Amino acid sequence: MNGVDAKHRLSVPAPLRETIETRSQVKALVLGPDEHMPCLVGYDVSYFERIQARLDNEFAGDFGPSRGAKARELFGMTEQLKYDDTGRILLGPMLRDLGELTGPAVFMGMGDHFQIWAPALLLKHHADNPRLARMVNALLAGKAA
Amino acid sequence: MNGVDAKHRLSVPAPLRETIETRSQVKALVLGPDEHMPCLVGYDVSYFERIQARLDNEFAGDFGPSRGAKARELFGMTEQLKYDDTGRILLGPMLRDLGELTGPAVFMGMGDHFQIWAPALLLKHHADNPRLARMVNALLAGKAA
DNA sequence: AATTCGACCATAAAATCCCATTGAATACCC
DNA sequence: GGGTATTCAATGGGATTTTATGGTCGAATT
Repeated sequence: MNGVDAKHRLSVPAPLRETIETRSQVKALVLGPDEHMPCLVGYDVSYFERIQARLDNEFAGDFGPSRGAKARELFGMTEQLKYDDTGRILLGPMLRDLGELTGPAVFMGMGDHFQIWAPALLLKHHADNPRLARMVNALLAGKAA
Repeated sequence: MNGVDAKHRLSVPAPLRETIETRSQVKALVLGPDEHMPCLVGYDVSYFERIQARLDNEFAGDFGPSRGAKARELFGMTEQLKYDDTGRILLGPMLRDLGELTGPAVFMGMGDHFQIWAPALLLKHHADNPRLARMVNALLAGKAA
Protein backbone atom coordinates (compact mmCIF):
# COMPACT_ATOMS: atom_id res chain seq x y z
CA MET A 1 0.00 0.00 0.00
CA ASN A 2 1.22 3.48 -0.77
CA GLY A 3 2.21 5.73 2.06
CA VAL A 4 4.36 8.46 3.48
CA ASP A 5 7.77 7.44 4.80
CA ALA A 6 10.07 8.96 7.38
CA LYS A 7 11.50 11.35 4.81
CA HIS A 8 8.02 12.63 3.95
CA ARG A 9 8.01 10.95 0.59
CA LEU A 10 4.69 9.75 -0.73
CA SER A 11 4.65 7.14 -3.46
CA VAL A 12 1.98 7.75 -6.05
CA PRO A 13 0.29 4.56 -7.34
CA ALA A 14 1.64 3.55 -10.73
CA PRO A 15 -1.75 3.37 -12.49
CA LEU A 16 -2.52 6.91 -11.36
CA ARG A 17 0.83 8.14 -12.63
CA GLU A 18 0.08 6.57 -15.94
CA THR A 19 -3.23 8.37 -16.38
CA ILE A 20 -1.69 11.66 -15.29
CA GLU A 21 1.06 11.38 -17.85
CA THR A 22 -1.25 10.50 -20.70
CA ARG A 23 -3.38 13.49 -19.77
CA SER A 24 -0.67 16.07 -19.35
CA GLN A 25 2.68 14.64 -20.51
CA VAL A 26 4.19 15.91 -17.29
CA LYS A 27 5.71 13.90 -14.46
CA ALA A 28 4.01 16.02 -11.86
CA LEU A 29 0.73 16.48 -10.11
CA VAL A 30 -1.04 19.30 -8.35
CA LEU A 31 -2.12 18.83 -4.75
CA GLY A 32 -4.30 21.07 -2.65
CA PRO A 33 -6.87 20.99 0.12
CA ASP A 34 -10.33 19.62 -0.44
CA GLU A 35 -12.98 22.28 0.05
CA HIS A 36 -15.04 20.31 2.54
CA MET A 37 -13.13 17.32 3.81
CA PRO A 38 -9.85 16.86 5.66
CA CYS A 39 -8.11 15.26 2.73
CA LEU A 40 -5.97 16.31 -0.19
CA VAL A 41 -7.27 16.71 -3.70
CA GLY A 42 -5.04 15.89 -6.62
CA TYR A 43 -5.16 16.64 -10.29
CA ASP A 44 -2.90 16.82 -13.27
CA VAL A 45 -1.25 20.17 -13.85
CA SER A 46 -4.25 21.58 -15.73
CA TYR A 47 -5.83 22.20 -12.34
CA PHE A 48 -4.24 25.63 -12.11
CA GLU A 49 -5.95 26.66 -15.32
CA ARG A 50 -9.23 25.38 -13.94
CA ILE A 51 -8.85 27.49 -10.82
CA GLN A 52 -8.00 30.54 -12.87
CA ALA A 53 -11.02 30.01 -15.07
CA ARG A 54 -13.23 29.66 -12.04
CA LEU A 55 -11.91 32.91 -10.58
CA ASP A 56 -12.25 34.79 -13.86
CA ASN A 57 -15.76 33.53 -14.16
CA GLU A 58 -16.86 34.20 -10.61
CA PHE A 59 -15.18 37.59 -10.32
CA ALA A 60 -15.42 38.82 -13.88
CA GLY A 61 -14.29 42.44 -13.89
CA ASP A 62 -14.16 42.52 -10.10
CA PHE A 63 -10.74 43.12 -8.63
CA GLY A 64 -11.85 43.89 -5.10
CA PRO A 65 -10.50 42.36 -1.92
CA SER A 66 -12.85 39.38 -1.95
CA ARG A 67 -11.33 38.11 -5.15
CA GLY A 68 -7.93 38.08 -3.48
CA ALA A 69 -9.28 36.18 -0.50
CA LYS A 70 -10.79 33.56 -2.76
CA ALA A 71 -7.62 33.31 -4.78
CA ARG A 72 -5.62 32.72 -1.62
CA GLU A 73 -8.05 30.05 -0.58
CA LEU A 74 -7.84 28.32 -3.95
CA PHE A 75 -4.23 28.87 -4.93
CA GLY A 76 -2.54 29.52 -1.65
CA MET A 77 -2.30 26.02 -0.35
CA THR A 78 -2.03 24.31 -3.71
CA GLU A 79 1.34 23.10 -4.95
CA GLN A 80 2.72 21.46 -8.02
CA LEU A 81 4.93 18.51 -7.16
CA LYS A 82 7.02 16.51 -9.53
CA TYR A 83 7.71 12.89 -8.79
CA ASP A 84 11.02 11.11 -9.23
CA ASP A 85 12.01 7.92 -11.05
CA THR A 86 10.40 5.74 -8.44
CA GLY A 87 7.18 7.74 -8.50
CA ARG A 88 7.49 9.54 -5.20
CA ILE A 89 6.64 13.14 -4.38
CA LEU A 90 7.89 15.12 -1.41
CA LEU A 91 5.18 16.54 0.81
CA GLY A 92 5.83 19.86 2.48
CA PRO A 93 4.73 20.54 6.04
CA MET A 94 1.48 22.23 5.09
CA LEU A 95 0.15 19.47 2.84
CA ARG A 96 1.16 16.90 5.40
CA ASP A 97 -0.70 18.81 8.02
CA LEU A 98 -3.78 19.35 5.87
CA GLY A 99 -4.27 15.66 5.31
CA GLU A 100 -2.73 14.46 8.56
CA LEU A 101 -0.61 12.18 6.43
CA THR A 102 2.08 10.30 8.25
CA GLY A 103 1.77 6.61 7.47
CA PRO A 104 -0.28 4.75 4.86
CA ALA A 105 -2.47 6.80 2.53
CA VAL A 106 -5.59 5.90 0.61
CA PHE A 107 -5.91 7.12 -2.96
CA MET A 108 -9.49 7.39 -4.14
CA GLY A 109 -10.34 8.05 -7.75
CA MET A 110 -13.12 10.59 -8.21
CA GLY A 111 -13.50 10.69 -11.95
CA ASP A 112 -11.69 13.80 -13.09
CA HIS A 113 -9.63 14.04 -9.94
CA PHE A 114 -8.65 12.00 -6.90
CA GLN A 115 -8.42 12.32 -3.15
CA ILE A 116 -5.73 11.28 -0.71
CA TRP A 117 -6.88 10.29 2.76
CA ALA A 118 -5.30 9.33 6.03
CA PRO A 119 -7.06 6.02 6.78
CA ALA A 120 -8.18 7.10 10.24
CA LEU A 121 -9.82 10.27 8.91
CA LEU A 122 -11.45 8.39 6.07
CA LEU A 123 -13.08 5.99 8.50
CA LYS A 124 -14.08 8.77 10.85
CA HIS A 125 -15.83 10.74 8.13
CA HIS A 126 -17.58 7.73 6.68
CA ALA A 127 -18.73 6.00 9.80
CA ASP A 128 -22.08 5.38 8.11
CA ASN A 129 -20.56 3.41 5.26
CA PRO A 130 -19.67 -0.14 6.33
CA ARG A 131 -18.55 -1.18 2.86
CA LEU A 132 -15.98 1.56 2.73
CA ALA A 133 -14.87 0.68 6.23
CA ARG A 134 -14.34 -2.94 5.19
CA MET A 135 -12.40 -1.86 2.14
CA VAL A 136 -10.10 0.39 4.17
CA ASN A 137 -9.50 -2.31 6.72
CA ALA A 138 -8.72 -4.80 3.99
CA LEU A 139 -6.24 -2.36 2.49
CA LEU A 140 -4.58 -1.81 5.84
CA ALA A 141 -4.38 -5.55 6.40
CA GLY A 142 -2.32 -5.68 3.25
CA LYS A 143 -4.64 -7.21 0.70
CA ALA A 144 -6.23 -5.94 -2.47
CA ALA A 145 -9.78 -4.73 -2.13
CA MET B 1 11.55 28.48 5.53
CA ASN B 2 12.44 31.60 3.61
CA GLY B 3 12.76 34.85 5.42
CA VAL B 4 14.37 38.25 5.87
CA ASP B 5 17.67 38.40 7.73
CA ALA B 6 19.35 41.14 9.73
CA LYS B 7 20.74 42.72 6.56
CA HIS B 8 17.26 42.88 5.03
CA ARG B 9 17.99 40.18 2.54
CA LEU B 10 15.06 38.03 1.51
CA SER B 11 15.69 34.64 -0.04
CA VAL B 12 13.29 33.80 -2.83
CA PRO B 13 12.23 30.13 -2.93
CA ALA B 14 14.09 28.20 -5.60
CA PRO B 15 10.99 26.81 -7.35
CA LEU B 16 9.62 30.31 -7.72
CA ARG B 17 12.91 31.54 -9.15
CA GLU B 18 12.77 28.74 -11.64
CA THR B 19 9.34 29.67 -12.95
CA ILE B 20 10.32 33.33 -13.09
CA GLU B 21 13.37 32.56 -15.19
CA THR B 22 11.54 30.30 -17.59
CA ARG B 23 8.96 33.03 -18.04
CA SER B 24 11.28 35.98 -18.47
CA GLN B 25 14.92 34.79 -18.76
CA VAL B 26 15.84 37.39 -16.16
CA LYS B 27 17.23 36.83 -12.68
CA ALA B 28 14.97 39.45 -11.17
CA LEU B 29 11.47 40.01 -9.96
CA VAL B 30 9.17 42.96 -9.55
CA LEU B 31 7.72 43.76 -6.14
CA GLY B 32 5.09 46.26 -5.16
CA PRO B 33 2.27 46.88 -2.73
CA ASP B 34 -0.99 44.98 -2.91
CA GLU B 35 -4.07 47.06 -3.61
CA HIS B 36 -6.06 45.80 -0.65
CA MET B 37 -3.90 43.88 1.76
CA PRO B 38 -0.74 44.58 3.79
CA CYS B 39 1.42 42.28 1.73
CA LEU B 40 3.76 42.52 -1.22
CA VAL B 41 2.80 41.48 -4.71
CA GLY B 42 5.39 39.94 -6.96
CA TYR B 43 5.66 39.23 -10.64
CA ASP B 44 8.28 38.44 -13.19
CA VAL B 45 9.67 41.47 -15.00
CA SER B 46 6.99 41.35 -17.67
CA TYR B 47 4.77 43.07 -15.13
CA PHE B 48 6.11 46.46 -16.22
CA GLU B 49 5.09 45.69 -19.76
CA ARG B 50 1.70 44.66 -18.51
CA ILE B 51 1.29 47.94 -16.65
CA GLN B 52 2.42 49.84 -19.70
CA ALA B 53 -0.03 47.96 -21.88
CA ARG B 54 -2.81 48.67 -19.42
CA LEU B 55 -1.95 52.37 -19.49
CA ASP B 56 -1.70 52.51 -23.27
CA ASN B 57 -5.01 50.79 -23.51
CA GLU B 58 -6.84 52.85 -20.93
CA PHE B 59 -5.40 56.21 -21.98
CA ALA B 60 -4.97 55.72 -25.70
CA GLY B 61 -3.99 59.09 -27.21
CA ASP B 62 -4.50 60.84 -23.88
CA PHE B 63 -1.39 62.31 -22.31
CA GLY B 64 -3.08 64.57 -19.81
CA PRO B 65 -2.52 64.72 -16.06
CA SER B 66 -4.80 61.83 -15.23
CA ARG B 67 -2.58 59.46 -17.11
CA GLY B 68 0.37 60.56 -15.03
CA ALA B 69 -1.58 60.07 -11.84
CA LYS B 70 -2.52 56.58 -12.84
CA ALA B 71 1.02 55.80 -13.84
CA ARG B 72 2.30 56.94 -10.47
CA GLU B 73 -0.28 54.82 -8.75
CA LEU B 74 0.69 51.75 -10.73
CA PHE B 75 4.45 52.22 -10.91
CA GLY B 76 5.00 54.27 -7.79
CA MET B 77 6.24 51.94 -5.14
CA THR B 78 6.97 49.08 -7.46
CA GLU B 79 10.60 48.11 -7.82
CA GLN B 80 12.55 45.66 -9.88
CA LEU B 81 14.98 43.68 -7.79
CA LYS B 82 17.59 41.31 -9.07
CA TYR B 83 18.61 38.44 -6.90
CA ASP B 84 22.17 37.26 -6.39
CA ASP B 85 23.81 33.87 -6.80
CA THR B 86 22.18 32.52 -3.68
CA GLY B 87 18.75 33.78 -4.72
CA ARG B 88 18.41 36.71 -2.34
CA ILE B 89 17.01 40.15 -3.00
CA LEU B 90 17.62 43.23 -0.91
CA LEU B 91 14.48 44.87 0.40
CA GLY B 92 14.42 48.62 0.73
CA PRO B 93 12.77 50.32 3.70
CA MET B 94 9.57 51.03 1.76
CA LEU B 95 8.86 47.46 0.79
CA ARG B 96 9.90 46.20 4.19
CA ASP B 97 7.51 48.57 5.84
CA LEU B 98 4.66 47.75 3.46
CA GLY B 99 4.75 44.08 4.33
CA GLU B 100 6.08 44.41 7.86
CA LEU B 101 8.68 41.91 6.82
CA THR B 102 11.32 41.19 9.40
CA GLY B 103 11.53 37.46 10.04
CA PRO B 104 10.04 34.51 8.15
CA ALA B 105 7.93 35.26 5.08
CA VAL B 106 5.17 33.25 3.43
CA PHE B 107 5.18 33.08 -0.35
CA MET B 108 1.74 32.36 -1.80
CA GLY B 109 1.18 31.51 -5.43
CA MET B 110 -1.78 33.31 -6.98
CA GLY B 111 -1.76 31.94 -10.48
CA ASP B 112 -0.21 34.67 -12.60
CA HIS B 113 1.54 36.33 -9.67
CA PHE B 114 2.39 35.73 -6.03
CA GLN B 115 2.17 37.45 -2.66
CA ILE B 116 4.62 37.74 0.20
CA TRP B 117 3.18 37.90 3.69
CA ALA B 118 4.44 38.38 7.20
CA PRO B 119 2.94 35.36 8.97
CA ALA B 120 1.35 37.45 11.72
CA LEU B 121 -0.45 39.68 9.21
CA LEU B 122 -1.57 36.72 7.17
CA LEU B 123 -3.17 35.19 10.24
CA LYS B 124 -4.67 38.48 11.34
CA HIS B 125 -6.37 39.10 8.02
CA HIS B 126 -7.70 35.58 7.68
CA ALA B 127 -9.13 35.05 11.12
CA ASP B 128 -12.20 33.51 9.47
CA ASN B 129 -10.20 30.82 7.72
CA PRO B 130 -9.08 28.20 10.24
CA ARG B 131 -7.51 26.01 7.60
CA LEU B 132 -5.23 28.73 6.43
CA ALA B 133 -4.34 29.45 10.02
CA ARG B 134 -3.46 25.82 10.51
CA MET B 135 -1.37 25.86 7.40
CA VAL B 136 0.59 28.90 8.48
CA ASN B 137 1.26 27.37 11.85
CA ALA B 138 2.37 24.13 10.25
CA LEU B 139 4.74 26.07 8.04
CA LEU B 140 6.15 28.00 10.96
CA ALA B 141 6.61 24.85 12.97
CA GLY B 142 8.05 23.13 9.93
CA LYS B 143 6.72 19.80 10.95
CA ALA B 144 3.93 17.38 10.17
CA ALA B 145 0.81 17.18 12.27
C1' DA C 1 34.42 57.56 10.21
C1' DA C 2 30.42 55.12 10.12
C1' DT C 3 27.04 52.77 7.41
C1' DT C 4 25.28 50.43 3.59
C1' DC C 5 25.58 47.60 -0.22
C1' DG C 6 27.47 43.96 -3.07
C1' DA C 7 30.30 40.09 -4.03
C1' DC C 8 32.04 36.00 -1.84
C1' DC C 9 32.76 32.25 1.14
C1' DA C 10 31.26 28.64 4.65
C1' DT C 11 28.04 25.73 6.82
C1' DA C 12 23.86 23.23 8.05
C1' DA C 13 19.80 21.50 6.53
C1' DA C 14 16.94 19.73 3.20
C1' DA C 15 15.78 17.80 -1.26
C1' DT C 16 17.11 14.69 -4.85
C1' DC C 17 19.24 10.95 -6.93
C1' DC C 18 20.65 6.28 -6.96
C1' DC C 19 20.99 1.53 -5.70
C1' DA C 20 19.35 -2.51 -3.09
C1' DT C 21 15.73 -5.12 -1.12
C1' DT C 22 11.14 -6.61 -0.52
C1' DG C 23 6.98 -8.35 -2.04
C1' DA C 24 3.14 -8.96 -4.81
C1' DA C 25 1.24 -9.95 -9.28
C1' DT C 26 1.85 -12.11 -13.66
C1' DA C 27 3.79 -15.25 -17.00
C1' DC C 28 5.82 -19.74 -17.84
C1' DC C 29 6.65 -24.55 -17.81
C1' DC C 30 6.25 -29.20 -16.56
C1' DG D 1 -3.03 -27.37 -11.52
C1' DG D 2 1.02 -26.82 -8.90
C1' DG D 3 5.07 -24.94 -8.64
C1' DT D 4 8.59 -21.79 -10.26
C1' DA D 5 10.72 -17.87 -12.78
C1' DT D 6 10.11 -13.00 -14.10
C1' DT D 7 8.52 -8.47 -13.89
C1' DC D 8 7.43 -4.38 -11.81
C1' DA D 9 5.71 -1.56 -7.90
C1' DA D 10 6.80 0.04 -3.44
C1' DT D 11 10.06 1.13 -0.02
C1' DG D 12 14.38 1.75 2.73
C1' DG D 13 18.74 3.77 3.12
C1' DG D 14 23.03 5.99 1.65
C1' DA D 15 25.43 9.32 -1.13
C1' DT D 16 25.21 13.53 -3.60
C1' DT D 17 23.47 17.93 -4.73
C1' DT D 18 20.84 21.96 -3.90
C1' DT D 19 18.97 25.53 -0.76
C1' DA D 20 18.76 28.54 2.80
C1' DT D 21 21.18 31.40 5.68
C1' DG D 22 24.99 33.34 8.46
C1' DG D 23 29.10 35.71 8.15
C1' DT D 24 33.39 38.35 6.23
C1' DC D 25 35.65 41.78 3.55
C1' DG D 26 36.20 45.60 0.54
C1' DA D 27 34.10 49.42 -2.21
C1' DA D 28 31.03 52.96 -2.33
C1' DT D 29 28.15 56.56 -0.01
C1' DT D 30 27.17 60.13 3.03
